[in-house]
Amino acid sequence: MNNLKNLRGTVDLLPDQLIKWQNVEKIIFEQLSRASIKEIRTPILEMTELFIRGIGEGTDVVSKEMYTFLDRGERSCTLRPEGTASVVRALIQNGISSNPFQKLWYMGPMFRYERPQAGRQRQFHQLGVEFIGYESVRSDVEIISIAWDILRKLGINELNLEINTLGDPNDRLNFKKTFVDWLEINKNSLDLDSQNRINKNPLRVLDSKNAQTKKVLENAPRLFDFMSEKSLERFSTLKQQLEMLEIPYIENFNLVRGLDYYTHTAFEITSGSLGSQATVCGGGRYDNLIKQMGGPETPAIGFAIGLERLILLAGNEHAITKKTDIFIINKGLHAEVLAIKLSRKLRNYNLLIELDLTGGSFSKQFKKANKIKPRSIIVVGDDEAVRNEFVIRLFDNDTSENKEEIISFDDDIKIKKWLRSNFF
RNA sequence: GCGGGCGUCGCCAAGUGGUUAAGGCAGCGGCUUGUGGCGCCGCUAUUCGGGGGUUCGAAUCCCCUCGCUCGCCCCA
Repeated sequence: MNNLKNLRGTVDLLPDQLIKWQNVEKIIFEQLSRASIKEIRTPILEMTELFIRGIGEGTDVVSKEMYTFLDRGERSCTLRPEGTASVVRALIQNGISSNPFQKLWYMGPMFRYERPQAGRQRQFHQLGVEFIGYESVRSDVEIISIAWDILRKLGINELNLEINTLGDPNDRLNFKKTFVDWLEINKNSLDLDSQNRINKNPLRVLDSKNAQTKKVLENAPRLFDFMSEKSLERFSTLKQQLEMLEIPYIENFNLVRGLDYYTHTAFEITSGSLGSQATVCGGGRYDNLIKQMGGPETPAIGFAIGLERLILLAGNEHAITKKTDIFIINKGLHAEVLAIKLSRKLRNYNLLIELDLTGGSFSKQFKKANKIKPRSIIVVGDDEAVRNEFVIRLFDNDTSENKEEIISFDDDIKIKKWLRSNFF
């Protein structure tokens, strides 16, 4: 056994699997471009500082899941654990004030150092969408509907949309004080993790999965009760609009989300068929992040979809391979050159051509063709090639009768005619 | 970081202390140098994730270690 292996939590995506990925991506790209959302690409490697400041020091992602190392210049670098911080950095750096309204998407690998399990890897892929500069409720609704529609368009049903509001920073500050006091009083009834979070990141205690803690929390003060009039109104407008669009949602007041930058709307889309890692999409509004990172005050909202989980959910109808149209068998000096010329010519007809490159015997190549089962085959041998001709034969799997024709390489009219009657 | 399950060829596997480690799929070669699907024949693990130990003898027993996998935490 070779001891060179991929790193834990990383996977090789092999050609057969990538067919599904590519088909799914194609549908996603179409949806995005129809919504006038433009692509942005940022480096996967950034200064560590970016994520500490952007995501928040107390978060799980930053405190224990980052791939961080020193480069040769002793700079602390980190493989991006998520996309928003980088996008925001890029926008500020490239002059956001000259273009304050932007709808953007990105897709690519993200890295988090965790124990791998079903639906979780150390290198995984996300599609992210960010609406920059928009603060209206309908930008929330629009972006949620885009996430929802992508999933639906892929044929994924039985999804749950969970929503919550985190209010504005003021609401949260007021709540936090009261909540921390309450947590301190009830500290002994909480699980250990939650106890540790009291000082680090008290809001995260809210979505503890610990049964005991959950029960204790039933009597805790609610963030909702500390919301300003304005925040509450915003949330109810959001719900109202979702209802009018017939996008079903569930209110989940414990939905806090792991990253510090969220304000107001937070949402997740989950699926029951993903096992314990149920979230396929997570997002929310981050009205203060851009300013906090040194840009002008700019409201924004975004989400990210986990591609691996999406692929898990998407049906196998997306995994259908395109069939080879023509397989070109060739042997002999003249034949091999003519075969290459032919494959170049035929690819211009938007056909899927495979040229045999093994140089094996004719019967070998036929056996190979038979395995691939192309719609037809072309045979070029030296006998034909010296006359600048080739044999094209319909590859009928059912009957033993073959429709065969000898065509001259330069006879484009005849080639077109043959292709038209057999392919189009 | 903490639990449970599992590691025999590229894949699926038999073997649970005793001569050369079954079999199937895939792959390669041949029967058949210029013409396909079937069939037949042959080849493909000095070694059972790795290391150490017990034993006359280990894939099989013991110890350690690595990896995979599922779950906890948290997220995509």
